[in-house]
Parts: sequence; C-alpha cells; structure tokens
Amino acid sequence: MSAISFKIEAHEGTARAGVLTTSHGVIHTPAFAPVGTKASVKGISPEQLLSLGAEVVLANTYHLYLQPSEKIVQKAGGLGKFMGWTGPTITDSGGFQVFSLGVAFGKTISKFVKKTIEEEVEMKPAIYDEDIASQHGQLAVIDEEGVTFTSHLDGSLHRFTPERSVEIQHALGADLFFAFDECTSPTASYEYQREAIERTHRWALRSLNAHRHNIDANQKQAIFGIVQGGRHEDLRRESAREIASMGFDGIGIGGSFSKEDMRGALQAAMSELPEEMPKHFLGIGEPGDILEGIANGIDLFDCVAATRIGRHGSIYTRHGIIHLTGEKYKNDFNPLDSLSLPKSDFGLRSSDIRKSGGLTSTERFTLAYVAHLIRSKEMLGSIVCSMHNLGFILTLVAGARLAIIDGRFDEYRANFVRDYYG
RNA sequence: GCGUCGGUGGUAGAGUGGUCAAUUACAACAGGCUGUAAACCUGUCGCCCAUUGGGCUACGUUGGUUCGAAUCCAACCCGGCGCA
Repeated sequence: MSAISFKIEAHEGTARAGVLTTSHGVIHTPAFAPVGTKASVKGISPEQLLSLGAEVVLANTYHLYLQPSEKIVQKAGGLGKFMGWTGPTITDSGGFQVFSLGVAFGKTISKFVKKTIEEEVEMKPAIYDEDIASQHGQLAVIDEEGVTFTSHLDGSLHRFTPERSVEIQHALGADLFFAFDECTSPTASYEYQREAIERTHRWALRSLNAHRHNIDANQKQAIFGIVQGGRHEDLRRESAREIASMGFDGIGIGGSFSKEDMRGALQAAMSELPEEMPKHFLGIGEPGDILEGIANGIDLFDCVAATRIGRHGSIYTRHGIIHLTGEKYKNDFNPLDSLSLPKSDFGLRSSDIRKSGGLTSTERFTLAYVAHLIRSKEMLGSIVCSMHNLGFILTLVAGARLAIIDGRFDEYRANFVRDYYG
C-alpha cells in the first residue's frame, strides 16, 4: 500500500494529465513545484504560493539537515507544518549537492552546461581526505558507501549515506522524497558515468530498503528512485530499467546536461519506464524544457530558476526573458501584468484561475517601479519578480494540463514556443 | 589678509618621480543563472583605431625642474579649518 496514488486522466501522445493524491492533498499533473530549499520559497509566503496556483513545494535534505537540523523540523510536526504550508511537500535527497559541492564546486558547471566536453575525470579517493578535497576545490567527496561533505556554512565535516539521507527525510516528513543518488558532471567520461550509475543503483536499493524498514514512514511517505546516466542513451535506458524494477513509488529523472543532450537522455529514460508510474524531472526548468518534459510524459517538475532569476531582476514574458535592470525599463510605465501569460489564451477558464496564477496586486506595478525596486535593491523587487515568474510557470503548466485534457497540447506547445523563442 | 591642509576618472577615495589611463569600492552599462555554496556571479567602464597591439588626451590652471611628473618647484584659481 503506497502512501500516494496516481491516476492518469488523459493522454495526448506520450503527454498525460493526471492526479497525484497524497495525505496532504492532491496534485494536478503535470505540475510544477516551487523550490523552497531551506523550507522557504525565497521571499514568497505560503498564501502567496497558493494564490499563484502552487500545489506542492520541494525542499532540500542537505540544507535542512545542516540548518536547523531535521530534528527540529520533526519536532515542528514535519516540513509542511514547520513552514506553514498545508499542501503536499517533496524533499530532495541531497544527491544534487554531491554534484554541486563536489565535481561542480567552483566551476562553471551547474545543472546545465554550455556544451559537453569530454574530459578525464579522476577517480575519487575511497576515504575522505581534507587535503585531497581542498586540492580538488571540492566540499564533497564520494566513496562507495556514501559522501563526505564539508558544510558550506561553517566548514564542519558531515557524512551522508543512502540510509542516513532516508533517515533524515523520514524526519523531515515530506509526502514524497527521493533516493540518495549521484548526480554526475556532463564532462565525466563514459566509463565514469557507468561506474556512477551502478553506484547510484546500489544506493537506490539501499535507500529503498531503509525506507521499507520504517513501517510508519512507509504509510505516510512515498519514495522515488532516480535515473542517471549522463547524456548516454544506453546508460539512461539501463538506469531506467534498473530503477523501475526496484519497486519505487515513482521515478525521478536526474542529471546535469548540455542543452542539446537533454532531449535524447530524457527520451531514452522515458522509453524504459512503466507508464503508470509518476515521473519527476528533477531541476527542470525553463519554459521550453518543461514543455519538452510534458510532451515526453513527465508529471512533476521543480526548479529554482523562476525564483532565482526573479530575485536577480529577470522575468519571464511571453516573448522570452527580459532583464529589468535594462536602461529601457526605467521609463516603461506599462504594468507588469502586461507581460504575464494571458490566462484565457492559455486555456484557463475563470474556474481554473484561482488555482493557476490568479492576478495578484503586485502584477499591477509598473515596470518602471519594479525596475527601480530591483536597482535600489529593495527586497520587494525580488519578491514581485519571483512571484511573477512563479505565476508564469504555474500558469504555463496549468494551461498545458488543460490542453492535454482537450487534446490540443501539441498546438499549445507550438504556439508558446513560437512566441517565446521566436 | 596671514597661516595651514587640500583640489585625482560619474561618486567616494588610493597613489606621492618611471612598472599609471591610474589600486579599490560604489554607481552606470551589458550578460549569466535549470533537484539554490546564489538578494549572487561575470564582463565593460577617458577617447580613437586594432587580433596580440598601437595612438591621442588626462590627476584644479599656467609655467618650470627632469631623459621622464598625478607625484618635485613657482605663480595663480578654488575649497576646508585656524588666527586676525
């Protein structure tokens, strides 16, 4: 008996619309989960998230473990209660930090890279060694059993294993959480990618076993396994088959990509996954990438981009991203909502608007005003832009859902992409 | 009026004979950000060509010393402070 249930309601090609039911409420899929890494979607209150149409929030194991510690979140009654969010919650396992604090630390590599360059990746030391870690300029070092971290907050040493990650995630108490994985660099060699997925598979099994041994958590929380494999389609297929066969409640598609490799890797993984399982595309994404994911059967997304670029003064518009720090916005007195997605054009009926990006009062601010807020580093500027961007993505995804139900998703996507990237 | 300290690029403020078109910060301009080391980071920032590079004009003004001056000297202009 799984802690969640997933029902697919409509199909259009490989795209589908469904309902994911958790003990904290339902998620209408495809859905986008705003990221609140440290139990806070930066600058946005739970009420505001609801008003924007969010149904689920994702937080991070590594960050909450370091601060304030999973014990405090547990005492508060779990992640949702702690942060004042009554809806469904998700936690990531800390697997992404293996990457971002590991091989990617101090480099230009992130979730996405400009282009894929093959380069030799040195084998990681089997035992954590501070000198070796600092030589590599890393805060995380991997071995077979797990990962040793240096806290980015105070430099203290910590260790995650699959069992420990699951234990922490049980304490955090999200409705849905992920197995501990290794997110690899796209610059890693094929040999390393293979070694890494095999390790990720062993960690997945260990994560699942740790979960199965906690009867209480089993009834309340669902666990998703993560498919890796870099940009190599054979590794992606192999990883998908392996992870799908283990008995997880759902699947996450992980990894760091270059733009041109994402689609192939995604499709390779999706081709091997059972239709009935809910699937989460981890860390995605930009509007076009989300639509690509939806077209290929992804049900859940999460991404920091909306809030991060918003906080830094960039906003989504129907015709692409604009930077409000640009000189031309100093004298632009059009309202921010003139750049929002028009709800009706995106298939949203008035009955849908409440849960899919209803117009908030901040949307009536002029661009000149918001640009001034950003320039003068007023926190309201970051908040308004973050809200605008979350509203934009949530509306886009809600519109996609309705389009699938109506059987016009292809057209919906084509229209959006034409305007946004054209 | 006398004395004294000071006048540097959009701003603040380093530099006190060559390595200075001038540290740094801020501002400005442009860009980046995809399971948040991120209210952050990068680039440009006197003018004109150029690919490395080169030319020109600049540190209050004018003149001088010197192979060479933002830096030393003189006069003048302007500002702060003190004394009359």
